[in-house]
Amino acid sequence: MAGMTSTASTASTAGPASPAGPASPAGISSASGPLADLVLGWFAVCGRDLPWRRPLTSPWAIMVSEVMLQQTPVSRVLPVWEAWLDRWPTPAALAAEPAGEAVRAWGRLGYPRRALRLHQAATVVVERHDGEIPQHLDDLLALPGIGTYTARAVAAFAFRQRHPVVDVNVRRLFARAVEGRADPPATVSRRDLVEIAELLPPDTETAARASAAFMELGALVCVARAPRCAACPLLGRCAWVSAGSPPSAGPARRPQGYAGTDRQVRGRLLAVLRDASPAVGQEILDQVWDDPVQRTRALAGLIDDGLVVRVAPGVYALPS
DNA sequence: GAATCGTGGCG
DNA sequence: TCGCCAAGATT
Repeated sequence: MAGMTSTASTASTAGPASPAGPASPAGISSASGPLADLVLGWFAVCGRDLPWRRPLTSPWAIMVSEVMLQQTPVSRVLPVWEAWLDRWPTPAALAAEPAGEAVRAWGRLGYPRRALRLHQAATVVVERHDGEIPQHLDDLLALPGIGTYTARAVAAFAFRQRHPVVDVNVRRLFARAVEGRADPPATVSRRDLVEIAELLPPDTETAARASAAFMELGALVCVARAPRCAACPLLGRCAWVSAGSPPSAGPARRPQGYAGTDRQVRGRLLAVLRDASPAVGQEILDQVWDDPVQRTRALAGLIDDGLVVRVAPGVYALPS
């Protein structure tokens, strides 16, 4: 049962029968078999050819992609990822440059603290792991900016280990297909993690690919807003569909908008600093926002985060 | 557990 | 037009 990975024709166990019974609450679908096979078969045909999924992609390149993809669409990551790795093909290459260069190269991906932490992570990798991305989950988790999702993603996708890789796509897919609920849980319970792990095939390489396949299905078909169930390989055994596709419990209230927030001011300030080198004067920064109180608070926040440094009275720059 | 932290595309 | 949404981490 190690090599059930062949791309085409996994329809053996697919059975059009679909006994229509998986609506039971604790429906822990058999064990580690059919569901993953169905998704793997779909993935082989419909999965995107993303560059970080290609063979021979380095663990560093995969880790960079995972960090960039946090809360950021693939289409926006692609060009930045290419340029980033062209410039810094290894952690040592990045660690050798000022952190500000990482922030600048980050461009408009958003959440620029990720760039700072990636630079910090590269430094740790050089100093404590001989320049190689560590393979153990605990070592990955210890890196700045690497949380539970990203650590497992790197372990699985770069080192082909068998770990449940649970992002929002997998949470949503699991909530619907297995639990019959429209919305993913806010957080992943220990038990959900175990159950998702049990869906993975035993073979580690196949398990790693299955994790990518789950995420892909959630990203392309089992999407949040208008799921394309007609194109889903799990249509015949989806608990949510079997239950009549009950609507979501309403949108989780949005904390706040973006316009007018400190976040927007920080974004504007940093945009000026990215495009200006090496430094800019106070009067330039003063033009990005009218309210001096909020502007000052935002700049102080950026400095506090280490994204900006004051190089002289009234003169600011990206960190070195 | 809730709040915070960017940005841009899309229905 | 505007709210929702996109491979989370940190505090």
